[in-house]
Amino acid sequence: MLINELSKITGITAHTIRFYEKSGLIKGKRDETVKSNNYFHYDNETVEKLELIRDAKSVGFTISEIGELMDAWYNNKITVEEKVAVLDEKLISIDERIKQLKQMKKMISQFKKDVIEDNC
Amino acid sequence: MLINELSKITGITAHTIRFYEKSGLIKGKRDETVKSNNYFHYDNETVEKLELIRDAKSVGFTISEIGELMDAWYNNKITVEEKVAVLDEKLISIDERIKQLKQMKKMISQFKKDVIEDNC
DNA sequence: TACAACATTAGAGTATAGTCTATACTTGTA
DNA sequence: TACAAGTATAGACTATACTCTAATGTTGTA
Repeated sequence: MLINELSKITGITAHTIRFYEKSGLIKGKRDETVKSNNYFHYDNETVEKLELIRDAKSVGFTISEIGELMDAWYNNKITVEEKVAVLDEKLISIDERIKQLKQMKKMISQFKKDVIEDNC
Repeated sequence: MLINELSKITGITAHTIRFYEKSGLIKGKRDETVKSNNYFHYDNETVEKLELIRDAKSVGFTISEIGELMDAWYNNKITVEEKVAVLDEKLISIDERIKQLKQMKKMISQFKKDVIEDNC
């Protein structure tokens, strides 16, 4: 599929898709048999990747972290050990974030209680 | 205390403290009795606020979200109801983030399992 | 009193992550 | 075949959150 269809399927603008392409997160293929244009072609794996990018972004991963994650996910040039190392690192950072969020939740809940009690 | 001491206590640079001051997150007081300089004075509440800023930033709150939170926390011009509304909103967004992080964790864990199984 | 250390403001610079514009070429449909 | 819609690239622009520089003035200690 071409960029417009990819954009429609994922809900991510063509501009942003091109930005991800430049950032190395996704990779379209050019059809060598067609000489008249230079269009990029994308497959269903790219759709999957864009969905992964969206999910990873929503939990606060940066583009470069997402790049590492996608390398572990899709790049077969790195070893199983290397993949597992990256995945473990991400799992640890997720646990850390959950811990911090729970702490912040506790703090805000306590403060909410204080606000209500002190003022009624 | 002056900005340098505040910086040493919190570990946040004077530059960044001034940036937070400009952003409206903290507010130093000028000593009206001193005419020779224009120095800002900070109290222990500011130390507390800077620690709150650091915690809130680490869980992904933006400066403007932190501003709202600090208003609920320290500003006595808004009503209890308004404070509770802001706090509830933040609690909901924290729950949402925790949920997303857990989903991502599940995904990565599953993928880790697949990587190990497929390659051994 | 010299001078290092500290303070202020304005504004420039950086990094991240887009977002948009301009230019130019290609494709598909009335 | 005209022309609207799609595609590519380069580069400008935006927002957020700092980070740093320059210019200038103040304070405290040897």
